[in-house]
Amino acid sequence: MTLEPPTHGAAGARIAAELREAILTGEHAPGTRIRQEDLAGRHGASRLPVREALRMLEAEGLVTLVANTGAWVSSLSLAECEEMYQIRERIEPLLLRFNVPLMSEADIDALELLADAMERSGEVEQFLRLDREFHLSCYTAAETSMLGDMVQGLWNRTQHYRRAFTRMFRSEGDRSVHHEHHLLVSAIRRRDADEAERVLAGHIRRTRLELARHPTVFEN
Amino acid sequence: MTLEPPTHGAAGARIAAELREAILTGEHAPGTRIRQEDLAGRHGASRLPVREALRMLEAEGLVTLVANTGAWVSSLSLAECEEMYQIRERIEPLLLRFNVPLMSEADIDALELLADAMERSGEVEQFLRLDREFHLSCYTAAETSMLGDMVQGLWNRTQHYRRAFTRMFRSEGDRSVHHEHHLLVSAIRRRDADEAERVLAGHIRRTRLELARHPTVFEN
DNA sequence: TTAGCCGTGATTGAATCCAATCACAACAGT
DNA sequence: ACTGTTGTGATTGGATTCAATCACGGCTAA
Repeated sequence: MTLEPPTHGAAGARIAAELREAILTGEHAPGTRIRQEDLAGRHGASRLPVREALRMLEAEGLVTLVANTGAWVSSLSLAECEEMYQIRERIEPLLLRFNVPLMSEADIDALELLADAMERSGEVEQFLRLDREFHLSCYTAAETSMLGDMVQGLWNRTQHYRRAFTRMFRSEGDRSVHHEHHLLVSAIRRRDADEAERVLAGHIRRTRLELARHPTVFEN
Repeated sequence: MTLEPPTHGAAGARIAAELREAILTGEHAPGTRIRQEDLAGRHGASRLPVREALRMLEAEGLVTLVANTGAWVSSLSLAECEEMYQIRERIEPLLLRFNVPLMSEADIDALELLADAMERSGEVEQFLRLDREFHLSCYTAAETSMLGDMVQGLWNRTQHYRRAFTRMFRSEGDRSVHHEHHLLVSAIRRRDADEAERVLAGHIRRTRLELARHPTVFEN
């Protein structure tokens, strides 16, 4: 009969979730200092659960902690970001392979709708949101124990730079992204895991090379 | 003039390191309950840094925390372990590729000595130690920002089951492991990254299939 | 003018104390 | 005999408090 969800034992996780969201939406840019007392005050808690939240986000790579000094929103160099894309290029196809036989036709229809919506999206934030949802929706059918979390973590860590790149350099004329998305949906619909893997790996690879061509995204 | 290394700000990390070691050596088996006060007393600290240490190990996957209930050494099911091996199969070859052009001849000589020593090792713990050192030594030349840590984390999480498998089923007559190790050294020496990737992926894959053939390792 | 030094303030790290939660066992009812 | 319930003890979660550390300013001296 406890209508109140037990707020005991989840304070750290709740604070972590809100801070994570603030970082992903761009509210807190990389390099921003995070003061423990600020967070504590903002959430009406003490500094102790705040430190737990910071530990969690540090483990996710979103926050960088320095002993006796403080916490900052993590920054990435171009080299680090390329490394993450190369990891994605290897493991996302594997995760996709797990999903291909498990997705329902309705799942695939929804995927195709997302790909269509992206083609019509003019605004940056909407584009980013749809792109993220499209790709992560390719991975929700398989119940993996850690691969799904790993992939989502890689998306989270690179989120800010994807936004910066899109804002600065996205050319409306570039159709190949949408083309690849539709190729991917088509391969999934045919349940052709090998082809789906190839298309996805190529898609990520092309994105990485495109990003590497614009190192100014990572300056400061 | 501080001869004392600043013990401030590192208590959690130190406790985490010792607990990690205790888990990896098999001193604490999966499923073992970890009481915060025990750890605190054993390390002469309060429960607060212990909780930080547990958070760190939880992030590494070595410890499982349940709110308001306690902490246990993480267990793996066969399916989870297979998933980790499949991830390793994809990302370790990538990490190896980064290393192949950077390893010195001396590095490669040391690697070959390790492979030789493994062939002569009769005792399980020594075999495990040499095997771990052999593989991780393939990855120390490249300074990656996170790929190296990911791989090490996967080795750590599966360490206990590698030990259990080796204890129960290792047949002295199986030469293919050593054969593959020497093939790997040879490919590295020729700086043939493609071949090295292939050999390593096959090696991990073969190990996974072998493991899947003995599900009793994961019972209890 | 500039480089090095030192003191102060701000911020984090850790210990103790109290409250909330859960596991377990004894008990009562069927 | 078995199942559902309730109470107690053990254990974890969080707040407050104090100690250690670091960043940053002004100051002195070359």
